[in-house]
Amino acid sequence: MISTKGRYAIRVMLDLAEHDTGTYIPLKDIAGRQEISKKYLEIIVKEMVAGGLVTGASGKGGGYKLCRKPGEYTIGEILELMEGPLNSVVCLTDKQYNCPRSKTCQTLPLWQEYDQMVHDFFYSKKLTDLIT
Amino acid sequence: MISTKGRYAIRVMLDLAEHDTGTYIPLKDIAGRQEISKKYLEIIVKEMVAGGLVTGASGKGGGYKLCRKPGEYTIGEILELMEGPLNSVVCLTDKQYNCPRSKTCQTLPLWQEYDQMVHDFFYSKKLTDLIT
DNA sequence: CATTTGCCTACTGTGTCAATAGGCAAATAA
DNA sequence: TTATTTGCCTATTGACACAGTAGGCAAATG
Repeated sequence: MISTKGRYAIRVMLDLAEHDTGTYIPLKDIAGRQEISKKYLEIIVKEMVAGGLVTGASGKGGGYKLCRKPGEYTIGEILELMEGPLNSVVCLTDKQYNCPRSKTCQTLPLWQEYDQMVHDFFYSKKLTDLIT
Repeated sequence: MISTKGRYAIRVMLDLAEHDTGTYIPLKDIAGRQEISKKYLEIIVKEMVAGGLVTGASGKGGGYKLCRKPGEYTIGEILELMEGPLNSVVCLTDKQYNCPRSKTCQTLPLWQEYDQMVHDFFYSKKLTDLIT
């Protein structure tokens, strides 16, 4: 299940893309338009800044804006930043796990094929693809 | 993330398919081969019985066996029984949710397309496809 | 009748999700 | 300079799911 973090992050990105004026956009405005608690969005946007998706500026006239052009973001990178690795099973997420059954596991190839499909899907979608 | 319930269920099904002797197979044997706690497997197999995947028999000579031929099971139905609906977002799982934004939501089509892909993937895989 | 095997209820520790709350720091407009 | 706007920081919370563990009862067979 994709959590609110990932879903809200995409909506914030879309909001920023559609209301781009060259200046910073206050989080209050985004929260209002998207009908999401501003306080909760703060947590999410903080991670987006840390991940290099957006930049923030404090003080009057401050807010957030995209770092790149909307077409240069993939949905995959946004989701992966917010949700962690897009893997279906622990065996493939945690390299340290080193499952002793991996050599003979009959189900591992299934998860690998699935993960590959999911990865390809989300990384082939650009942010601009969602703007109608 | 697919939880252990779903993953273990598939492994139990595979184990039953590969060790089919026409008789019931004790859970102890499955737990031993799969290296999974028998106590935990009890919980999982109970749900599999309730869902019509396998049948159980008590007493000496008892155990579990498949209800149908291995080729008549899809991975999708096993996963959906154990994990619940294979949906990416709450908006699509919970009909009662009835999101007020659904009409104009820019991200909903993405989740719908994704869910369709995931559904098709898992329901096109049969249990026998995992047996090499 | 003893052993095997499934079936039932209950409990538990750990972690994540989805927020909320309150205050501090920075930057600008008046 | 000062008031206002806005982002940034730490802490806390309630609900819930995950991944089991524990103990005992019931049924069936050799």
